[in-house]
Amino acid sequence: MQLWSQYFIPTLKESPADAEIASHKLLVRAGLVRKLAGGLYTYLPLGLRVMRKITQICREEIERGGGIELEMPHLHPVENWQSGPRWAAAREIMFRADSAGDGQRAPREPEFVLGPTHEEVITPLVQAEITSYRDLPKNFFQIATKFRNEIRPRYGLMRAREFVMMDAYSFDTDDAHAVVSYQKMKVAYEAFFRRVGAHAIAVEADTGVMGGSFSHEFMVPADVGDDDVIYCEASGYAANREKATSALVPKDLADAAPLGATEEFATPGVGTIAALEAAPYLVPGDKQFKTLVFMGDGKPFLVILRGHDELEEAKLGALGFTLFRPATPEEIVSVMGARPGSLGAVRGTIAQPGALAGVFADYAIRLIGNGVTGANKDGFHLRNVNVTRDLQVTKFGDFRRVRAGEPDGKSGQPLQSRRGIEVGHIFKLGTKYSEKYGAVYTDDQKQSHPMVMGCYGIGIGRTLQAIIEQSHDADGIVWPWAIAPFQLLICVLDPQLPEAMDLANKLAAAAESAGADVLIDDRAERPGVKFKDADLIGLPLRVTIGGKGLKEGIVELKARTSKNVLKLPLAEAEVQIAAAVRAAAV
RNA sequence: CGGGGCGUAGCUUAGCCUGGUAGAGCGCUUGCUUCGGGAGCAAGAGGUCGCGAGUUCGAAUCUCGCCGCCCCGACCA
Repeated sequence: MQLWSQYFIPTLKESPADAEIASHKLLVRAGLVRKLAGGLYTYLPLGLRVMRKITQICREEIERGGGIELEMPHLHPVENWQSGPRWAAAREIMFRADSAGDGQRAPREPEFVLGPTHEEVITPLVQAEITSYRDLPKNFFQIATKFRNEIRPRYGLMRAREFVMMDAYSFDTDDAHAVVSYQKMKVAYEAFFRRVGAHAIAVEADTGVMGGSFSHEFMVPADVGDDDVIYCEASGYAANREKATSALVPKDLADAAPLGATEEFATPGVGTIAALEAAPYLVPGDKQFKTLVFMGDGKPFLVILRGHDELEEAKLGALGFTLFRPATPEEIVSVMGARPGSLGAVRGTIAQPGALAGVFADYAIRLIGNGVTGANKDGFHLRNVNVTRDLQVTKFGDFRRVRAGEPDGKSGQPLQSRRGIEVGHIFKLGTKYSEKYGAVYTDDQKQSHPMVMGCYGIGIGRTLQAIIEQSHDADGIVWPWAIAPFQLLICVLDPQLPEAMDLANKLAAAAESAGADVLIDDRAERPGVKFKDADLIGLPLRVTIGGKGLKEGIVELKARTSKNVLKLPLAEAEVQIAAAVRAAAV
């Protein structure tokens, strides 16, 4: 039981200027967090209570799914990362932790980084400690602070530089067992999100820098989310847009015939898809080949798409480059012989075809017959270009971004899209890390094999904020019971009356023994202030004790989600409140 | 990192264009009245106008540099 007057809940009438979205405003206004700097927040007492409750539920569910809790250092020797498989890709988001020096001499060389995640620590640990199939499977997890130098922290806890994450790492003897571990975590995640009151859905996801073989993201649908979820209600398909596919393009379609003779034509000053669509050329965008030049690990490669299709850069990850980026105009001219706007992949027109690491074409270009593409000569294009006959394609793949409205692969129904907040991610990693760090075990035939890994993350703070985002109204937060900082607010309108406070204490004791955390608002504030604050901090149940009610012999009970006020006779108040607590707690 | 915007009291902000005594609301302190949905009146405290240079008799205001923050893009739990 806490007395508001003795506690610390600094509520605000107005939202801070830097808060943009509802959940961020409410986090600050309800006195849950305060900002130290961009992406760095202090959890105030109320916020900390919520974090602890979410953390505890997370711990229980991950343990139920086979997880074993441990805790690793936040400071990592940089060598752990340098010897790992993704140092080049990950270093950009990592904070270095070098000595601040004495202000006189140059600081010592940096030796540590602040951990953005822990594959680079757990895998060497397991490598050293586990050598036998008898000790597998194992799934280690921790709930700890992570550090990432986000390119752009924003929206309060949603994308912070320092944040609390549950991270788990599974180690199995083979692929089939790794899938079992993965499924157990998926079940644990579903239980966790259900218990904390977050309506999260599992969607297929891109593996990104993690480099796993498959993965799911857990998304809370919200307009302020950073991700697009593509889904089909009829088939149940759901995927992050980065990964989503549609049935737009049959994968075995041959060239659309009949083939015309390829010819060059002058297009002075025309350098865009739109310009070729306009008069006098009148070439529809879906009859054009769009040729993009990228640099992958230092070598140029081409990506060909239909004119109207957009490249989904995440899908280029499948090509196996460690690092890739769009080529600069200078690089493009030296490889292709022309500037962007006149590029194409027709055999014999590329200036330095031998320099290319590959030409990767989206399946959808097979829908084009007698199309148009750049001639690799500034101001010229080619018409009657056909895929198989004319283009120098190394490999076809799915590289285009799916749009809502395209047919779903299973049901054929139009795909829909929705914004979502990514609150959790599970990856089946494979042996990428175990091979690199030598995490191998010996099987019952005395054979040595790399362990098959999975890794799993839940953003605790992000989950907290996502719940506020999907559970609030015009007056404030509406906490789900399981994670509310307190579950019952006893609002004492006349705390100067000893009988009012005596009653409050009695009711608090009854509610606590029924399983509620109780906050008593004993502040010498006006009723209006107390009610506004009560709605703002959003505890699920509120009991109001007023001088007026005491004369009538009643107290009032109200749920945050309802407008109805229940008048309880004093004689029944303890029993009824305890019953309400038990009813809400299930 | 690219593009845009903003830094004035604990919070929200006016003033800046057109240089001349730094203002308001909320919050805070004291008193009186009030007291079931962010009270009224009165009196008060609280500001290196982000930092540093420059222009000027004089800079919150104009110029330059730096720092911080916010929004849009790439990244992510």
